[in-house]
Amino acid sequence: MAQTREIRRKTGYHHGDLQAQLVEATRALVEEKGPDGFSVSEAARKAGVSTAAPYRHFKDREEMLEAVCAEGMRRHFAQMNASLEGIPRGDLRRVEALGRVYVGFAQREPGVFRLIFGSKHKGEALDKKAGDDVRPFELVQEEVAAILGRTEIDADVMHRALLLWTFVHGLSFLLIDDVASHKGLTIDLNPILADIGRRVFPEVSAGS
Amino acid sequence: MAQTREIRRKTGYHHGDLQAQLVEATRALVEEKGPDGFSVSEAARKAGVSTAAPYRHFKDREEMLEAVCAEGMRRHFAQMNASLEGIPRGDLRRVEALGRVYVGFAQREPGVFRLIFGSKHKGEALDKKAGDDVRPFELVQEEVAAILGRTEIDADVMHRALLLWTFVHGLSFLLIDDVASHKGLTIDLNPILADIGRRVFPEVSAGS
DNA sequence: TTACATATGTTAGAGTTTCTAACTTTGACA
DNA sequence: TGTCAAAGTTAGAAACTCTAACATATGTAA
Repeated sequence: MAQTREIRRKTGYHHGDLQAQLVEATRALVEEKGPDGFSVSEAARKAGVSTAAPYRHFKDREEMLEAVCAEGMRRHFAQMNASLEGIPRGDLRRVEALGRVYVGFAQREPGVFRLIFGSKHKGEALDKKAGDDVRPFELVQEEVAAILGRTEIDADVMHRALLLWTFVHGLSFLLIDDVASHKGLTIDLNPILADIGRRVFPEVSAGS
Repeated sequence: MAQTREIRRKTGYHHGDLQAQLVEATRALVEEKGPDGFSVSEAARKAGVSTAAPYRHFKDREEMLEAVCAEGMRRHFAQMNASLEGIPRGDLRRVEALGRVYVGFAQREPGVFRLIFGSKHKGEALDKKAGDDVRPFELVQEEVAAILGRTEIDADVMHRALLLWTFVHGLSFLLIDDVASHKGLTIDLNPILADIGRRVFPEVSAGS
């Protein structure tokens, strides 16, 4: 029974797990050559099948990239959740941790990050594909509310959450494009995140 | 004499101004179909020449896109400069105006904006291609220094300029990806820019 | 004015890519 | 055990990038 699911690969013909392996090959290629350097043919070769095989699992090239997006978004969200571990609720360091993970993901996987954001993929459809429980922005909102000692997501909470998101989003792009370094700037992640926390929550961080 | 430069087009063979027209065709296509939807062939057709003609003016596809980048960066920078017109030096509204133009460019030309930033083009080489006088970040730094009443670009000035840049950069991406609207968020540009101004320059905007 | 070099077009074509069609193999299950 | 659907295959059309070889205009120098 475990066998039926796991060990059916390599009969010579039927592959066993091609869909997942194609997603992984696509992810690797996107990372290696950038989102537009990717080709279906190359992913197929990487997975050891004919160039037509992917079309049994994906409508077209675009759908393969969307699968990588969805998988990336789930991973991204999981990392965000994990980063909160061990920091008490309501602590400013929780949003700093979220920011660190957000930017860190962009740095570790710039190709996927750009695929998820810098593109024409309709956001709504992608959100659905990633899963209903993947809601990074709502996570930030909850943390903001907790820091302010509120239970409701009011307009002020949403506004501050948007400021934080906008900021780490921009920072991610600047870092992966390496746009700052050759302008004589060094971007030091931790201090800058702490500074943003202070500016977005001045009433909380008065004494530090 | 004016003739020699201007009206030499349409001899049937020699086109007269193909290079510039190809850049414009490429720009339009990038805007229409996104940076990866662009094809050299289509740009050639749009300009009314054979599909091989572009290669007389550009090494390859990539170089055509770079030309569009460089031209876009010059336009972007020109708009930033123009936006300062009529606002007294040292006024907070000057950096707000810069931010408005930055985001506005992204909204009016999302394709070119993404081409300039969200891509693997080596920033340094592109900066050079755009021209030595195109220095948007230095412009922001000068404005920040003026607001603080300083003449020197010290570490604090650079830090605040980076905050501003990061923020409008992130805001631009969120807006053109329309990532906010379907999360129940409306982004109102002017108020949010004013708010950022206050948070980055708390000592200047104490009384407002 | 003519002649030539050069810049800037053209056509032809090789190699790659996306995607479809038609055929083949395999595994599941009635 | 026989049949069907799922998931492979090969073949090929249409598009794209880029090169090579050829053609034509333009500007300059004799």
